[in-house]
Amino acid sequence: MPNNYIVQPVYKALQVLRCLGDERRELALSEICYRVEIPKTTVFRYLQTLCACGFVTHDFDTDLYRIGLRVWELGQSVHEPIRIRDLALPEMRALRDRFNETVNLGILDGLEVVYIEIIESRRSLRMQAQLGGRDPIYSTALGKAVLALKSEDQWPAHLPKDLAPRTGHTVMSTAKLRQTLLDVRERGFAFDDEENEEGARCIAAPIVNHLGQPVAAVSLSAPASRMPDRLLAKASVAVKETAANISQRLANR
Amino acid sequence: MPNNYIVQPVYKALQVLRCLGDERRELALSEICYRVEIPKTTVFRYLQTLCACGFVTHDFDTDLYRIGLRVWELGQSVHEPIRIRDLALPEMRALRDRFNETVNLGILDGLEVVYIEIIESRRSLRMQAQLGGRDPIYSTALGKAVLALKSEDQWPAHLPKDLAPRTGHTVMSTAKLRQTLLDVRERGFAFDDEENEEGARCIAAPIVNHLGQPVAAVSLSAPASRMPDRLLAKASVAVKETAANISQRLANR
DNA sequence: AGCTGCTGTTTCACACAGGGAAACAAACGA
DNA sequence: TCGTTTGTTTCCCTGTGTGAAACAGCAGCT
Repeated sequence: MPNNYIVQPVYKALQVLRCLGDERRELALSEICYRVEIPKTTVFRYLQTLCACGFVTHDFDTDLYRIGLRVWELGQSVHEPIRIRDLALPEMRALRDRFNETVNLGILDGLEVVYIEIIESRRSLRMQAQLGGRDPIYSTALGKAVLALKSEDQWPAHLPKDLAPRTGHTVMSTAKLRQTLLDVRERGFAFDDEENEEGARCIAAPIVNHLGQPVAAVSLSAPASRMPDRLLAKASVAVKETAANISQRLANR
Repeated sequence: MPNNYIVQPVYKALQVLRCLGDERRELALSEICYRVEIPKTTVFRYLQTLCACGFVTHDFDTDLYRIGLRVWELGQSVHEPIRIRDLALPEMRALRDRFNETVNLGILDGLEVVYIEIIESRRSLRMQAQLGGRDPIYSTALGKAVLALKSEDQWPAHLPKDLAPRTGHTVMSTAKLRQTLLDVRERGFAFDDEENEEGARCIAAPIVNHLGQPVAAVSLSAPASRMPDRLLAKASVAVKETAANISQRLANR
């Protein structure tokens, strides 16, 4: 979708903002310039404007910039994550405690799945995604679990033209992916066999609202060595139960 | 600080974004135009740009716009709220359960205090601020508790030129406020006697980091009728304890 | 001190892109 | 069916965003 209604200053200023978010630390003007590749005069003006709106904070002593509280505040008004999170948390903890593996909660956004809650395994070797982080839908169990329950004509909108390989195991054929998604529907859970990250296996089940529409998914992800085939049956049942419980809670309101 | 480096398009686009956040629902193009008072052509372009960056989502069926996930995602990279919140939660719950009154966690941002966590009373008549909401520093217990522990030369930076009355009880004199803040330092807690909201009393104590610098505050807020003078002593000790416990946890890492 | 890199800030003139009126299209409701 | 309201597109003009360059302030060197 080549959009010719893009307002350059706005677009670039948002890039600056995003840059400040990606780096999880304060940045100097020149560092930002380097990253976004925009002349310092321009970046300077953007930062002044962003500061004026509270989207960025400027530390006068150190002359460093960082994301402002107003962004967090605005983020609180994004409905989806908040509501589901609260309901899902206890169920997710229970699942983590049962297997002592990392449990993720994710929702779809465009072509990607966003991690909106993560309950980490207590082991030292563990899967560890970043809260608010993103991964492709087609290479993750979370993504496939949600997508599978969407109507088939919506699938293309959530998939890129070309499926890029994340690992040697990533499914690259659209036809095969289609079949996988149909299988997910039947079995009620999705599987990621080192397709997104080498050495990581992941099982996910969809969470549905009271209309049966998929709104999110929970997943259990572990190093492949700790998730051998013989464990899959047991784990998939547990993940499905967790998802069903959350769906249940979601419906009761 | 009259800033002449404001980039108009950026500034206005952020207003549009903020407008979408303030209303906690999806908005149509024309509604946004009405609110921000910018011609529809312009708002249209801003929305297109915001969408292109994922800051806004456009529902093609209903033609409504709402805040995008990316904002929430960016908000997650604002450090302050996140870390303190997790540590404070259990302590806050305990305090709520003891008095069955609303417990707030807030930090300073410019001239205002921002609510970063709220544990609500279970009573039907209760104080209920909005997560991410804001109130003046000088009229709230939360604000005064944090400000008091900052060095005195920083106080003016957090106070407006003119103290506007929020209620009939709001402290209007800078001199009196100064004395109040000095008192807060001695007693270790701040009090809001219907100064921010008619009929609401509030007790707050500061949370400090390992260097003793104030980073946030917890407060217990209740209808004045349920917080008579004779309860103050007991409540203030409890709030101070809660704050101390959170400070303790904060130091242990 | 003086010099030399580095920051962030300010100035200035120019092109070009953002702005908004108006025209258009599409979806309603009467 | 026609009016009304919505979102989209076109178009021309002007005002403003832009970035080079000049400036200033600082730190680390020799």
